Amino acid sequence: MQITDKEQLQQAVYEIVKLIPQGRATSYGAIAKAIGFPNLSRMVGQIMSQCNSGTNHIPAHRVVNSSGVLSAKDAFGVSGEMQQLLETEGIVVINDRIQNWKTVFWNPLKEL
DNA sequence: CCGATGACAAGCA
DNA sequence: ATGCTTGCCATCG
Repeated sequence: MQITDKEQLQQAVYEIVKLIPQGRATSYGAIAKAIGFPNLSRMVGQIMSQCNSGTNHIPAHRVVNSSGVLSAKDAFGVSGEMQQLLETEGIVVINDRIQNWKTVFWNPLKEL
């Protein structure tokens, strides 16, 4: 299926994010690449921000930038909720940075 | 309409 | 390794 409308893109992103297994995390670029638009990594972030404010069950805390940094913690609540969620799932987070990122990283292309 | 900004990423110095 | 520049697209002033 080809994605031409932003709603389709949003849907595709949700699909991928919802498929992220617990205890793992992925990057915006990986998701964008998985849906066929590696250059839309930025849009993924935009979509995620909307997802937080709306009605959804998207584990956005499992989505970080390519460096494994919790650049989105700001959108979750000012109490480091995102980090807590990740640590609860077994992901080690120190100073807003995922440890063993290479190991924790979940590649949708490889898994799918 | 134009310019600046933003949950990003890759390339280069 | 750190920091700047470019690409990409949507939203805001």
